[in-house]
Amino acid sequence: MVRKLGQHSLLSEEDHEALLALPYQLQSLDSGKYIIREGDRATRCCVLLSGFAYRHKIANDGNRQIVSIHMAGDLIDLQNSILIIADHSVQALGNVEVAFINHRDILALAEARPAVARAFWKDTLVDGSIFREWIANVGRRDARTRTAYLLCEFALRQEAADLGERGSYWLPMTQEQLANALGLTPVHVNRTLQSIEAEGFISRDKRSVTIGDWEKLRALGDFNADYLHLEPMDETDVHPSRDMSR
Amino acid sequence: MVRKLGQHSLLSEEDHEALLALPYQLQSLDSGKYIIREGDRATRCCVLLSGFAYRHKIANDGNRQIVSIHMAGDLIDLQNSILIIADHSVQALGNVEVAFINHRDILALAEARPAVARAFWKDTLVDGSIFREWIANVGRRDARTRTAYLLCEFALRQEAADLGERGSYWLPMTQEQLANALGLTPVHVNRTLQSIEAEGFISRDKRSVTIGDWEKLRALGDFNADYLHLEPMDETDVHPSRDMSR
DNA sequence: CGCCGGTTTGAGTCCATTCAAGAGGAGTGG
DNA sequence: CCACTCCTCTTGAATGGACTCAAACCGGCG
Repeated sequence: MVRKLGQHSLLSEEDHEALLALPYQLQSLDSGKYIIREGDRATRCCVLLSGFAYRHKIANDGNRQIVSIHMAGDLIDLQNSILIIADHSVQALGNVEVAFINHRDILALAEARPAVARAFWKDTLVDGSIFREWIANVGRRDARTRTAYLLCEFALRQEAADLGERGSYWLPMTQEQLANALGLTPVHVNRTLQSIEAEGFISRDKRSVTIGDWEKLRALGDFNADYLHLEPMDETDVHPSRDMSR
Repeated sequence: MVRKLGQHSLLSEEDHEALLALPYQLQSLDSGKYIIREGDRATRCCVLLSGFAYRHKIANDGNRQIVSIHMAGDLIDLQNSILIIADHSVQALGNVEVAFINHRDILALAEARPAVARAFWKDTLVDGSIFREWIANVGRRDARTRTAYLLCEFALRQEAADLGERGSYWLPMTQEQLANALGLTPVHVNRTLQSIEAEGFISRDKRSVTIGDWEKLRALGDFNADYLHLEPMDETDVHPSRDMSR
């Protein structure tokens, strides 16, 4: 289970074991439960073992903005291991199993093992890359494109996390949550989904989405997968200390 | 000059010197010059010594979205030290002096000195926090609020970087660039600025902005500075190895 | 002086929002 | 098994905020 983490944060030699040896604490949470709350002084971070979760911020008019979505295997909340005060909340999306790990253990491990530190760092960098993409998505695309984009991202990330295939998957969120992620209103998300469906890009059954033609949806969503940095097994990455020579 | 970097990435004991000893390569660039271009395989990252720069992405309809703005002392492009392929471009905003540092030197230093690695990591985390805030800004606020927000962020960051005081500063961007950062059109940015000025929140003279009442502007912009994580000298951070006990 | 990039203004349009109400499903309790 | 509630999804109509297109203005600079 926790080896998801090891796999995910790219193959650092055999400090794999050191990662697995981290003391953790299992917990299952019901849908909607908070994992971290904005303003908290978090003392631990967590790995999603199963289910989904999302991070969000609340504007003072009460509007939410979801800033990222996470799926099994993701390491959330690494930021709080250094930043101390949570600047956003993390909430379970459906029922969820998480492993909590203490910050000091994370930091100690990072200090002892540069390759692990680097893996954490990379994870944070990829996170950042996704954030940037979301800024562009929310800031510069119209509702259809934006929505199609999110559908693509979801498809690919689920595939990458071995949770299904890109052609057809289960979208674990309500339309209201989608709206909060896309910077739209629930009503408009509904209409947008319908219009995307009506034109044959996808078909829906309850919350499951089937993509008719990946390439067409990709084009509609102006989607380019580069930002996900999904090929971590790049040869230059396998031996972090050796690749210095490159 | 490069000691800005040392100062910025929080006080790591005397591997300060190691940072200063990094081999670098100075360069001055004219306004609009690219520092990194999307799709490049970057082999170095850079420190902004003077001036401003911004990172942006281009949607396929040609629209730009600026995803962050950087000022003197900022370490940009740390991401490319690990992610290899740039997922966005960085461009000079006005004339700029930069110091380029080779990735492998950065990585080698990070490997040798955990405290430095941690500082880099923290820098990346703060970056991420700002990205999240921008997602919320662009996704959930109307034009006035959004604009006021950016004005606040700029004020505070310039102050924090010792480039001026929050009450009055020089905004180095055109309204078109502002629009690209805010997810609006230039025309609308213009009108929005005028309306904010007309109601006395700020006054403008060319591109310099003077804030009438900080607290009012802060409220208008729904601004909360926490996400900038500006107090890096937190006691738990000074001695990274010792704070394990906390 | 005349060009040029940036800012300003106006008018009309459209995309997304708001408000409001109805339909469908899942779960609960009688 | 049905009635009832709650939540999510769906639909309609009206409003409005931001966009588009276009032209004028302004200051700096060659």
